[in-house]
Amino acid sequence: MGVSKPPNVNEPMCPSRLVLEHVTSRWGVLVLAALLERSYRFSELRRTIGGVSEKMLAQTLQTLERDGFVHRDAKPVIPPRVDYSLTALGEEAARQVWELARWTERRVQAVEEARVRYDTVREASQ
Amino acid sequence: MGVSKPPNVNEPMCPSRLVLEHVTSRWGVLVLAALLERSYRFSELRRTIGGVSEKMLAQTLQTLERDGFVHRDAKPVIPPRVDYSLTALGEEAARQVWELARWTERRVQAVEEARVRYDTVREASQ
DNA sequence: CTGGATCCAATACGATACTG
DNA sequence: CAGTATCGTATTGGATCCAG
Repeated sequence: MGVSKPPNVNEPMCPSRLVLEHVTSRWGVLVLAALLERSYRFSELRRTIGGVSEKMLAQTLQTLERDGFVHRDAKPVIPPRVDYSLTALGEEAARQVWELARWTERRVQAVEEARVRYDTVREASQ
Repeated sequence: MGVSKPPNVNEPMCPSRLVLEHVTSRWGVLVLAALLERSYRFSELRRTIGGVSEKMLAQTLQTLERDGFVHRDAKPVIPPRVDYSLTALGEEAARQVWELARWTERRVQAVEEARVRYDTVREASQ
């Protein structure tokens, strides 16, 4: 197999595992993928992603901002306007998760077929 | 930017979002990355990953097996011996998450520096 | 050894109401 | 508009015990 050593994320709570969990988190993936296309305002991003609550979006954005993936640009105007965009680091991460998201879309049918096989086999034997 | 359209995982509960959540789940990522290196037995995998409970490992493996990513080979011997390995589909997924894991490791220091900056700025202003 | 079953704690999440 | 605060629920995850 053409791979070298597996990453040593395999220690209980090493820092990189934490980072990995942030970028692969339920909403983290979707935020990064969306921001790869362009920058978004808060509500705009919320509508684009769909199904995310204000609370979780805010929380996700804060985590990603703290990790240095997302840049938050709050303009001092009324009504408030805040733009979110990717940093250089964030763009690297986003490209990875975006590839993963694309791959998932391409293969989702194969997965569904696998599930049918799995379920029918199990169902038959009980 | 060199990207086309973002994946339409951006609908509340589309099937591909589900699949994405499985492969990016906390333990899913680590299981796939580990199995990319070679096949593992249950306890062996548990030790290798570290910090995962029996319950969660079993659950993760079942999900990945149902999705067609993992092949489960239960040998009818006593004591029981079960080997887990990747299917072709699983290997594709594993390569993606493995790249992500590697990237995370390479960049973990940049993230930690970003966090320090974020925290010191916030701390100074309150 | 491989897991299923059960119980319990932590926390992820969503809905709503509220503020600058 | 862009969040924060609070609450209640749902899900996740771990520990333990048990069976084949």
